[in-house]
Amino acid sequence: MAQDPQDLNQVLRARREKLAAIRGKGIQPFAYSFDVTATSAQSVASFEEAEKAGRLGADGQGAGTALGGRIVAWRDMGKSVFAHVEDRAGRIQLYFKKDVVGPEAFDRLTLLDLGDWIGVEGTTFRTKTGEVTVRVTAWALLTKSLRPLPLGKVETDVASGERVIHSGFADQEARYRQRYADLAVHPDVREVFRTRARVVTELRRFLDGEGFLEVETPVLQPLYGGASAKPFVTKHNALDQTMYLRIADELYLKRLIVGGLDRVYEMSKDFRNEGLSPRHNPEFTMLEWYQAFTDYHAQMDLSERMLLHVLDHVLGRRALTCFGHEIEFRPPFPRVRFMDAVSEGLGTEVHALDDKQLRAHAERLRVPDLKGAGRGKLLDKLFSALVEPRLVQPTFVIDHPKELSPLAKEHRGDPRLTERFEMYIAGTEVFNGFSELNDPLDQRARFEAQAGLRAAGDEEAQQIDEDYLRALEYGMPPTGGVGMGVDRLVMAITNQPSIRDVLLFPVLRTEE
RNA sequence: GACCCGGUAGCUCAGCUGGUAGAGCAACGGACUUUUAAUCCGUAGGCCGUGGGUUCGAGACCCACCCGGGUCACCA
Repeated sequence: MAQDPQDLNQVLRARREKLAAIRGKGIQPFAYSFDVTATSAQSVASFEEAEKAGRLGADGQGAGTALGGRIVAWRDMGKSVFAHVEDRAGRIQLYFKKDVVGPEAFDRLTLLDLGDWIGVEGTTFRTKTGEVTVRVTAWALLTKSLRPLPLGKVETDVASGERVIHSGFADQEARYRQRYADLAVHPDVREVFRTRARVVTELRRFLDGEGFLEVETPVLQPLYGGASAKPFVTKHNALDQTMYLRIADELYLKRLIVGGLDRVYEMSKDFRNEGLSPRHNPEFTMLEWYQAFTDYHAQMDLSERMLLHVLDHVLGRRALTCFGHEIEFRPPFPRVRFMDAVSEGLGTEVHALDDKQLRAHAERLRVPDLKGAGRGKLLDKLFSALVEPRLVQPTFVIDHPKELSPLAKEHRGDPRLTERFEMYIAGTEVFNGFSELNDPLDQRARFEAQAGLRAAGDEEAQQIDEDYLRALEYGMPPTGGVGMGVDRLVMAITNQPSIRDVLLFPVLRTEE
């Protein structure tokens, strides 16, 4: 970053010159605090209240207010200035009049720029164009901005009343890298993250209300497991030991069920060393919960209730537009069996096909990357190609093949299947749960089958976790468990097509 | 990892079959005491992603690389 004034472009240089001029007048350009009495929205609301009650002052003045905000628009009229400042509650117009603030304070306005933080005191009134505005009696610079924000001009369309942004900050790379600037100039981006916070709060509130205990399990693990994925590898120096960043919470949470903490959940980051995409960030937020004495049927009901709880409390409605689809959440969501769905997509009964025939179908459908795929992977790929895109309305897919689900309990009615479900919204898997496998001998056999796949070159196959098997030998009660991709749920609720748009700081390659 | 598209002023973008780098906004100077993308007059602002090549001449054409976006693949 260039610090020599000679190297700065004229825009940056002009701001530093103003900074020097401000200091030259004995003004501290980076203030320590400001006593705010109201937000922009509160100031407007209390004016409108007084107006409605006929309590306005002689010349139409509302109550006094003191607020702080960032200057986002500036219209200099000579001996009066109109500006807008933005705070956490919105934006409000300021009116500086030379007669009112006094000549000295008025002339000092020339030292301000878009992006500066200021504090103002004044009284509210309504301009002849109808906008509630602060007539400023005194103002103070709170923070001088030395770098111009990429603010767009905002116009309110007279016909529709909608705000139109005329030029702005459109470079996606710059927006992700400089999220602070993106947030500063895009109120709608701030709103996405407010919504995200409300979703997270409601998820916790729901589970807490159901008697779950929130716990924290290791992120740094000597052995990773609980999902099929490649891990990040690191090293603990003092122990001289390889550690992995967790790819799932599952195996630790189920150890807690063994220990008698029989309703637990954890919401936290998982890490998977895989490619980036609009749906994948190497670190992402997962919510997992486990509830003793329940099976996957109970967990589908719970998942459904949880989703509706979040929608009711965050959006206040059970319908939304997501990626161009109108989605309605009307319980109970349809449940379709995995094998039935694939059979229907394929037009033939899948159970009747051997691996070779399955592969032939997959090749015919040009399903990519088939080499080394066993029966489970073939079925999974066929499902992804044939069924997944069609699952627009919330739908449970249930009873997955055993090969795909090494931690799920065998289906009580069909040994080829497991008691598992995935809930899809807008073609995306959001929930994944099952009746947890609690037979330590069966679990060992499944781990061994995974080890076989691993030896055959499947880098994502799971490893044998002896400590987890020891825990199961002590006895885990029948348990239903679910994992949910929090980022994806937020994507659906906020209608953001890329996971990067719901992560404040998505992973990017290092700058320069 | 593969393919497609892109990188030009602080921001958003234009730049024709190769011929001395442009606009709007922002900035700077000036006018204007109820404006709404305020307006008007004037000024300044560029390693055209990086490195090579072709050419009398490259922002443009060729090669390599860097960075990003999108699509696919893997997963959630």
